[in-house]
Amino acid sequence: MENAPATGSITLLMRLARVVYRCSTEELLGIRLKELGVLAYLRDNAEASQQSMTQALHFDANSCVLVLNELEAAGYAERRRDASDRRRHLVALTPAGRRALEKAELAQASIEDEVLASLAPGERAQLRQLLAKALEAPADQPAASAVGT
Amino acid sequence: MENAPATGSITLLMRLARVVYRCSTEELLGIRLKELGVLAYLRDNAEASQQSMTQALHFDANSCVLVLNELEAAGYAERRRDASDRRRHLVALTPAGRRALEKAELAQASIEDEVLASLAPGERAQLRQLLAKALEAPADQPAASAVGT
DNA sequence: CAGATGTCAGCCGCACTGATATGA
DNA sequence: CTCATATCAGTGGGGCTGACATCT
Repeated sequence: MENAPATGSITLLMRLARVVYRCSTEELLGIRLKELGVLAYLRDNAEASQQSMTQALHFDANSCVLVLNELEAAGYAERRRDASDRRRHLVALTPAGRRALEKAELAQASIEDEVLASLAPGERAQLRQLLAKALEAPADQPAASAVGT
Repeated sequence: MENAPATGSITLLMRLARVVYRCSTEELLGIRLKELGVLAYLRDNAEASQQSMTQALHFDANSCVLVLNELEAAGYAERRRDASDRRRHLVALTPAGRRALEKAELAQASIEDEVLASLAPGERAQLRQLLAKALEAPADQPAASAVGT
C-alpha cells in the first residue's frame, strides 16, 4: 500500500535547492547565483525589458532592479531607454558580461557535476528537460487567493 | 554543435524553487514550508537526533534548532533527551504534528499540481524520482575549499 | 486623469558564523 | 582536557510590500 506519502516533489526540490545554493558561492562562480540567472537570460533575450525578465525568471521586480544595478556597476549589463516606449529600459549583455557568464557557467557545470553526482548523464538531461518544461507553464497562479484572509 | 549552453539545470532548478517558494505560503499550508520538510522527516525517522536531521535535510544546524523551537511551541514535535547519550535530543512527531503534516501535504499536493501543471503525471513521477536520487548522494562536498584564500 | 514601468526604502524570513553550555 | 551536541545572538542575503517618479 502506498499510504506513505513518501515526501513530496516540492520538499525534495527545496532540499536540492538548498544544496545547490550552498555550493554556489560567489568565490566559485565569480558572480552571484542570481546574477548568473539574469545574465543567462540576457544572452538569450537581448534587448529585454525588465518586466519580461521578472516574469521569465520568476523574480521580484525589486530584486531585478537590484541585480541590474550590480550588473551595470560591474559593467556586465547595460540599461537603455526604449525609444518607442520611454518608460521601459532595454537591458543588454555587454561583452564583459558575456565573458563573466561563460566563466560562471563553467564553474556551475562542475558544481552541477557534484550535486547531481548520483545521476547518470542521461538522467541529468532528463531532469533538465523536466525542469524546463515545468517552467514553460503559467504556473504562477497563487492558487487560492480565494482561500481568503 | 551545442555551444549554446541553453541555461543550466541549476539555474532552472533555482527558478522553479522560487516559484514553489512563492506559492507555498503559510496560509495555504498551515505551517511554513521548512516546517513541513522537518515534519515529513520526523514521520519517516522517529527518534531522530537533530544532527541526523540537519544532514538529511541539508539544513543549517541553527535553522534546525529554530524550526524545532517553533514546532515544539506549536505542539507538533517533542524533544527528549537520549538516555544513552544525554547530549542528544531525540525528536519525535506528536499526533497534532502528524495531523498538521497531513493537512499541509494535502495543500502542498495542490500547489504541486499547479506548479507542475505542464508536466504529465508520468513526468512528475519521473521528476520526483530524479530529485530523490540526486539527494541520495553525498553531494555536499563544497567542491573547492581548496580554491579559496 | 488612469495605467504601465521602473526605482527606492523598509520589513521579514532564512542561511550562516561564532560563542556558549552541557555531556561523553 | 578533548570532542560532540545543541543552543543562542548577531550578521548578510533574498524576497516582498508600499510609496514614488516618469512616461503613455
